[in-house]
Amino acid sequence: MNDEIDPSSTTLKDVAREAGVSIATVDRVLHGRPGVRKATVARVEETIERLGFRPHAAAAELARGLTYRFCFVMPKSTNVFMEEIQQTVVRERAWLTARRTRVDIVETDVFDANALTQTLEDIGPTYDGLAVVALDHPRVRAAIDDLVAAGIHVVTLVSDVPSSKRARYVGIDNIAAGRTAGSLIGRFIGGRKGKVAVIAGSLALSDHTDRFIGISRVIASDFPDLELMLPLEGRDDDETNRRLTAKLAAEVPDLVGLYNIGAGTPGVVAGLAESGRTGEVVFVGHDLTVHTRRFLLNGSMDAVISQNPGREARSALRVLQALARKEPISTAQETIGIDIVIRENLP
Amino acid sequence: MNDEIDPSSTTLKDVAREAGVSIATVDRVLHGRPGVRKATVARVEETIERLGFRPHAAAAELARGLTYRFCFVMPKSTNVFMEEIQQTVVRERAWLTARRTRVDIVETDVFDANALTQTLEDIGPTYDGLAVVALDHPRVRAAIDDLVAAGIHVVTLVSDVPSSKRARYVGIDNIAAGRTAGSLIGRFIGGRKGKVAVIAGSLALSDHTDRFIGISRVIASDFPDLELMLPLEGRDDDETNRRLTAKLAAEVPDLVGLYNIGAGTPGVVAGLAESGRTGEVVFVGHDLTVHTRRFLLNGSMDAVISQNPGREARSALRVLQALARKEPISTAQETIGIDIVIRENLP
DNA sequence: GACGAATTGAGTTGCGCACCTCAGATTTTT
DNA sequence: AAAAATCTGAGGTGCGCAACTCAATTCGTC
Repeated sequence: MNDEIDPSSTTLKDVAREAGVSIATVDRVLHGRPGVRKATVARVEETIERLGFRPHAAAAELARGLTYRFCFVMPKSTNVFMEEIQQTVVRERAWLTARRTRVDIVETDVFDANALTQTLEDIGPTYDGLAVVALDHPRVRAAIDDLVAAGIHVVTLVSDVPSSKRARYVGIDNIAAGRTAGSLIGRFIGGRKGKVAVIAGSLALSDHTDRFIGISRVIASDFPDLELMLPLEGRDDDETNRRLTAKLAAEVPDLVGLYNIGAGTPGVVAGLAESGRTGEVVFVGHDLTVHTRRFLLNGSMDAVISQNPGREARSALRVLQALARKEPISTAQETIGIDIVIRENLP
Repeated sequence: MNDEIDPSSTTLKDVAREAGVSIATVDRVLHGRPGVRKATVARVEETIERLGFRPHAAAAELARGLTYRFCFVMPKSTNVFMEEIQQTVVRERAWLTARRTRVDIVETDVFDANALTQTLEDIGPTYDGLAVVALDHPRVRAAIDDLVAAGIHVVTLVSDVPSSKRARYVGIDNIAAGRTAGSLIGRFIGGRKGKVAVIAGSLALSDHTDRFIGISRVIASDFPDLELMLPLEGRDDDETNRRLTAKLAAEVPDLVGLYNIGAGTPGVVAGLAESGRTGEVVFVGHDLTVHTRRFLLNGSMDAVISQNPGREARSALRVLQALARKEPISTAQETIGIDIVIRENLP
């Protein structure tokens, strides 16, 4: 297509010639190997700078002949969100394979600290890097720290273990997510007085408690006319959520807002529909799925707070690769945002 | 770190041996070169499939020795949003250079069809691919189509030329963006009756007209209590916007919502503040900048509709690279979303 | 079964770099 | 001044593939 000019095609040889040294010396400088006088190092570095030389990434990789092995440790459950992450990884496999990077997916019971710890200890050392949907538990933290100490790169995914030595957390700030949901509910209610209910999966999960903390704070500070009820636990289960919601809608006449912190949104929608209060009660939930997309379109939901699973998966992969190759990580690019989705900006 | 097992390290040689043919034949099959019997092609392909062989990307690139040259054609103006795009490109340069990809940025008057056409004709043919912030004009379209016909990959950025043969549009759906803004304004107003005003930069820009179409439609269909006023044109200028807004706020007592379609949001905020109606009038604008971020935090704005400039720049780069290398493009990854930003989910 | 055409094998070269060896040059120390 | 330590040059090898040549083999056709 265009091969007359070779952009920045300065090679090692060029640098060596320009600096008046041999290729071997440039190589020594480039890799910080010993045996070069300071003055020479400076001269070579100046030449590299002046020529704008960058080692040809493809050539370097080829010569190094390294291969990478990563693993995603994920929950067994059939959760749409987690499935999307896995599918993204699977879809990226061909591309990754061509770059001599292998990615496995291991499913385990991430809610069982012992099981998760065991998994990490068993399989961790066979990889260069791990992405873990982690439970915040002392034993899990210890397992992560051990892996990091052994030189294995670990990133937490979706759910963080903040006190651990993991290189990074790829996921959203759940307190902020809760605040966002609360603020939207408050504003959509538009001055009416009444109660706001919250349905959580389980308050043993830190992301769920974080979200509850978020909505509590924002309602308390910004919406004095609203009263936040104590959270109900529905185990992310459709049927349980349906029952809880129907009961709630029937027993609390001044219910004006509803926040489903976890999964099982179809159940909540069904419960609201039973009570005939769909649309009257402002309802915000999490995660964009085929269901929530439909609920937004037909008016059963007012907004969805979402984190893009595909983006998280790719971000985790990029971070793991960058860590393994000792390349810098672009914080801006790897920060996962809290998406607000309403009917009008559905992707 | 981990070099005992080589994930998917099947090479051309392995495939040749397994299929009982020579490396040359595998190479012929792999690149669709003629001179191989159908039966042999099938056998080789089967073997490739069975072994999960993927050509080592780094080796292939090295052997091919290709280099790529791309160019971003962008407006001259000192617009924060456009600047961010440019900065992202600049930041990615080191990485790109290591992959023998050179990216230039050319500034031109993209609002002048002749100037833009001239630029495209002049510099276009020296590149493998272009990302253009395009004006939708017949001459521009013709210039783009000519480039595409000459085998140069073209993507439109931020602003599209839908009827052209450009490979892709990297940016948001502006009608949907307008709908989103309108819907948020309507919901935040919360049942009050009144007027909603719109300030545009110039209705000669298709993205601005598109956004106006969007808000018009959603107000008409979803918020019968609101009356949308005719749009004012403020040329994206702070001072003009300030004057327009102050006049508006003074003359329209039942103003309940305000939508700034383009830039110059600080001016609008100043105008609202002068009239003492900040907070009372729901105000939504575009693009997250240092200014709009501050306005969200101090309550001068209720929401910002935003497209992430860094993400757009990287997406354009990825698309151009994929096109040049004839790799598939992941539509899901390259779709730019309409971000809703409120105080609570500020990144 | 002979002929030209189609198919296949064997081999070479080079991409740019990482990593290595070893001899020779230079500097520092004794 | 000699010995030791430190630096530097020249060169080689191989990573896996693309692209090519040329000869050898097989095929289809009459």
